[in-house]
Amino acid sequence: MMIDGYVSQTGVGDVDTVARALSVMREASQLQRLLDAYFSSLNLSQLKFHILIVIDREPDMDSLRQSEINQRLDISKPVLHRTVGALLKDGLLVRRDDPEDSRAHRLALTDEGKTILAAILPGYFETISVFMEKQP
Amino acid sequence: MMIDGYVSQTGVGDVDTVARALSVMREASQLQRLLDAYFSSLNLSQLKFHILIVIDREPDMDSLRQSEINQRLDISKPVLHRTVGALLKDGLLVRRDDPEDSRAHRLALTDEGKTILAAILPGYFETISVFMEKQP
DNA sequence: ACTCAATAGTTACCATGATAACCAAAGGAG
DNA sequence: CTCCTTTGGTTATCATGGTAACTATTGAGT
Repeated sequence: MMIDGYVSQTGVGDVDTVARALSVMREASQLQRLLDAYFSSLNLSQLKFHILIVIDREPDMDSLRQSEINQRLDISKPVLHRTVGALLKDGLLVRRDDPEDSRAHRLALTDEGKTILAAILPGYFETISVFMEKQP
Repeated sequence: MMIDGYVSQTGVGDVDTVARALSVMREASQLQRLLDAYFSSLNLSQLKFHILIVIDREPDMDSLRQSEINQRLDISKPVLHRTVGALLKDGLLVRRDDPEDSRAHRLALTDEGKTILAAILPGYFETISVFMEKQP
């Protein structure tokens, strides 16, 4: 890339390391786009998918609080709030009051949510696998 | 990650490949955040930085059309338009009419733009180098 | 019991990416 | 020259990320 020429000028860091970092970022953003395209073709997004996954994968529980999802997903509270709202509206999640904390709610997958999650997974891994095969 | 368990269920792709892809995406997004933080502390952004770089690095010319920047940067026209507007407002770029095409304009770095670009580069490579050293 | 910090969730607003649709100028085909 | 497509740029609108600031409840310390 055109940036490499700068490294020697600045004297900071090592050209190959910086080039590798830029390459990793480029590769990752390409895959991100492929996945975004896959999800948006199904009226979903990566975040919606991760929310469904993290609830589905929870051992011993079939529901999580918003705050628990927050801890697992590294996303801000407002974004999670908004996205959970969309999933509720689309009928993939249900929300019940938490019996132990009147501030909180518990979020669980609906049958439709489970069905859609199961239907999405093969294409998700397929997309990743196909992309990775093309990489050097 | 919690996703790995799904791969064997779906039978698509190879666990290690998918895990590696997820790891690359995670690593890249962490570095992206570091760079975003670095740039925003200087009232810049990665895109603004790339725009300055791509003009500065142009051989034989000290200015580019918006459309030429577009070809080099893989960004949508409206986003480029908006961001170039911010750089003009901040005095890092100047815009002149293109003598060969009355629809177009030529964008060039101001002295301040050149100064800021030079001041930013060491921290940019430093940020990348430090991050990469921490990676396994 | 009372006070106060921490936590769960929400709202308002900003940043930065995209698409669709548009105008004006350029440029080729006839 | 005229028509029509392409190109350069702009506007409007949406999607998805963030922070700051707010309410309401919980819970710990006195």
